[in-house]
Amino acid sequence: MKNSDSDLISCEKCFTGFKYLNKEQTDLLNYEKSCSTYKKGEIIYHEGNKNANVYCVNDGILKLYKTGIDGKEQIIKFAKQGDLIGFRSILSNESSCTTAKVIEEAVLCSISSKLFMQLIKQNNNFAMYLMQVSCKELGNANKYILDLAQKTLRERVAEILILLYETFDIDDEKYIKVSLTREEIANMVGTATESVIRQLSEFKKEKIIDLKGRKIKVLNIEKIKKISEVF
Amino acid sequence: MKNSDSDLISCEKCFTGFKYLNKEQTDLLNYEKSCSTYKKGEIIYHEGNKNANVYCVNDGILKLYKTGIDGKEQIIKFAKQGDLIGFRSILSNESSCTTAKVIEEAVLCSISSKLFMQLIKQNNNFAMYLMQVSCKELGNANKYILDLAQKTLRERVAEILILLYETFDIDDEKYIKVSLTREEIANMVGTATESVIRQLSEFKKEKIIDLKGRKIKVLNIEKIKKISEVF
DNA sequence: CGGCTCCTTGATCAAGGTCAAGACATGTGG
DNA sequence: CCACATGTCTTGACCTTGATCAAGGAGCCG
Repeated sequence: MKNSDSDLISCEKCFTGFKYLNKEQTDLLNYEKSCSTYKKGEIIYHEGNKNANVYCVNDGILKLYKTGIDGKEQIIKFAKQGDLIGFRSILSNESSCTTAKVIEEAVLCSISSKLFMQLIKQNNNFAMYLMQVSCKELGNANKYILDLAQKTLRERVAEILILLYETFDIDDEKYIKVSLTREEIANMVGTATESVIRQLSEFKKEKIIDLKGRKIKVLNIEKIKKISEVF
Repeated sequence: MKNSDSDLISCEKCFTGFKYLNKEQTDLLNYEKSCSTYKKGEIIYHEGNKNANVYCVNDGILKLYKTGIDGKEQIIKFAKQGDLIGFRSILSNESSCTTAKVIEEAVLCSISSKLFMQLIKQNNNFAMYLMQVSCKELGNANKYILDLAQKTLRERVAEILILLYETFDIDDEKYIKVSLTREEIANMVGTATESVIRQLSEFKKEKIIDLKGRKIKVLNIEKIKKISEVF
């Protein structure tokens, strides 16, 4: 973690919800927050710990995961520019239910839970927006429960490809701009690494995707959507 | 659905969060809400529809589920006295992500989304409490994602037995006070009906539980916890 | 070059899903 | 009161999906 000059980074890019803050609150936020760069592999907070801060993501990519059997990670979601992380446990007054780890060098601004709570209590629109964010996440989680319980491996891999495609940009050659190990993909799908590899190879054989090392190019998004939408 | 006299039912029992309302707000709520009795099998709201109301549960039991492949239900949670249902979609401004169905004759009070939102905007403590409720639910959902992805059938059935044991009271003979079909249990665990039956029989053989028709008695809660806690 | 880590493929196996049949309970109409 | 229908529960047999194990390949770095 490298400290940089807080004043240089504006948090408007970090978390969309900050647009609801008034001038005075924005100034306070910019004065109090502290922004830093985090290297790949750094852990921002640990599952089971009480969070002292929330973090908004100015740049980079993080994975939020829970640790299960034999340390196997279950990735719950990714965070990228515009996302706020670490707020769930503060709002519910519990310890954190996930670990946040950097997978692509990230610039994060940390905001103390005290200031965060103060802003919520002062500003109703900000609070309402946060409510919306957490309820949307709850909806996504419920959807994922159904998927895990009822969909086949093939359908779930397709689902995750769509998620990646819609979450991350594509580069000049149309490859999805995120570099995940096969194991990480397996930890999203909820399966074994080998199974993901086999399924990706199959999709490649079917000309639905193209693979170049870790980079994935979606060739036929319609077909992938059809595979994943079995209900 | 049978209308009853609204004034006779106080919503303090229905949803714990209403204790944060002041006198004036409580009066308004009692004046505007409408309470009714719903028979087993009645549907309160449907997945995919926009909710016009939230409901607090004064009595009875409901299941909230998503519908998947071939109409197979995935039960997301139960609602009983003290729970508020239908608020997620209103707060996130989406359509409902679950269907709510009565499984034991229920008394519900319906509150218009307009009034509900008004109370939230007026009353910060009430809003904060709701935020807490939705963030706790998000934590539970994340936990269930891990369970589904990594635990075996045996572990998940044990998990659900604990949930039932802790959610519902027990009767004089110590049987859990809820009557679920084997299919409904399977729809919580995320498996086939036959698999749940086999696992329950096995637990019975191991003297961990006792079965009398649909009624389940927990004989050894410690052992069940041990089975479910593999991490 | 040797030693990493990650990726890929093949072979094998077991967990649990599916199908089929019968048991049991409950309700209905004759 | 019986005959029948309906719905749920249970068990056995079988089969598929995907997990596990093992081995080799590719890429990268000190």
